[in-house]
Amino acid sequence: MERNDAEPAKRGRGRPPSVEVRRRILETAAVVLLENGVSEVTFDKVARRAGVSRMTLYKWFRSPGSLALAAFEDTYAHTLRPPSSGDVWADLRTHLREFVANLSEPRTGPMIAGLLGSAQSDPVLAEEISATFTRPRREGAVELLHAGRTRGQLPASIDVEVLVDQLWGACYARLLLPEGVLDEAFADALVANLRATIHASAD
Amino acid sequence: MERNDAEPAKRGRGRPPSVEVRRRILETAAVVLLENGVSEVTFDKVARRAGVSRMTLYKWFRSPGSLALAAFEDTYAHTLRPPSSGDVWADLRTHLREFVANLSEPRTGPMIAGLLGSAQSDPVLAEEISATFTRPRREGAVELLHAGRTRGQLPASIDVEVLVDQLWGACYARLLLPEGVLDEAFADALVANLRATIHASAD
DNA sequence: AATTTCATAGACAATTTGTCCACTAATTCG
DNA sequence: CGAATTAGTGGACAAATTGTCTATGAAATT
Repeated sequence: MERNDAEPAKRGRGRPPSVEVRRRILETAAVVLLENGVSEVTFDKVARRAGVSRMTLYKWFRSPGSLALAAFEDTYAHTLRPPSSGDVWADLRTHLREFVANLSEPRTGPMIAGLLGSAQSDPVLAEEISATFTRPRREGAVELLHAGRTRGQLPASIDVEVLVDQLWGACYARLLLPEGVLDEAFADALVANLRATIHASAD
Repeated sequence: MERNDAEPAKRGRGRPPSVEVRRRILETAAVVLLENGVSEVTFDKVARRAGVSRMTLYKWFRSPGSLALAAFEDTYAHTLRPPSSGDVWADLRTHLREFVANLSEPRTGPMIAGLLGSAQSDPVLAEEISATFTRPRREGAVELLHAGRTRGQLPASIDVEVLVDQLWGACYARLLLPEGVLDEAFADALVANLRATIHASAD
């Protein structure tokens, strides 16, 4: 998203970027994002409402989608909890519930859907979203399932990378497609289906 | 998508819509869709390239996305095969492979992804896509799984509506998110994971 | 022949994008 | 201190797209 990132202090010579300006930009973008959705987050509108020169936005953000993602991260992003615990089923329930709660929140859900939607016609935005949102979550999920398989709580022959899509990916599908609802019951049903198949022959 | 639909012959009084004009519009839109993606399918561009008045497009199509969907349907849409057969596993393999092949085709895959992307900021387009693409496929999938459960090939306690998202929805997730690849191996792995869990306790 | 609907051609304002330039402001280096 | 450097402003411009509006002609039905 933003062009510079790592060094907040080690700036060369010139005038340092104004934190104040940056804050106003991100705050305004976040408000527009919340009120009107991703498609309304334009350089023009944000610049006018933030009382900032449009050129500054062009300098720091690659595209309106990129700005929207930065504002989302800055204002609405949640921190990730570690996979932890020793029971896959408890972990799955906890993490899927939390994930679904995040995706189905009236504020953040449509934002994420909109961002992923814009990413379909913007490969760079897709990579940015992957780096800051989807990939970290996927890695946690893989870790969780892998640990469970190692503990023998999941069949050894299971493909963990695919199973992630069958759980978390299914949630994304419900978020992005108009079919079916995305709620806590769905999260529980995902886990229940997995358990149902595993215990089917044992019952 | 288009405003009228059902009655091709029973037109009231005035001059009938020109099939020729309609054909040129859809053909041109399909070409633009193929060459440049959904975001390039604009009323202006299609009208100019088709040699047709822009007003005509505004009359027949609600939005550029809607036009793109109509062109997609008209030119690239596949017909659905019935669920049939007596073996869930064979059916799953066949249908998921066919579905994945469709979604991962270099032409149709990005088109569908782009259309679903546009739908994130256009609820009416979302409903149109649902009616002509996602819902019919989902209904076939539910039917397939329901039949398998009735035959006792799937645990009775399984939630079929949720399992659809764990199979077909997982494919949509791989299509729409930048993580993971969507290929025939993935389709097979989805089925394999399901079988692995079912037979886990029996082995 | 009158009515109705389709199609065209042109015009217009409003947004947004992307780029350019000149100017001012703040900070560091020599 | 002064020069170089980077940040931010304000204005301007062309280009594309949308949405709407007019006027005009073309093709069908009653």
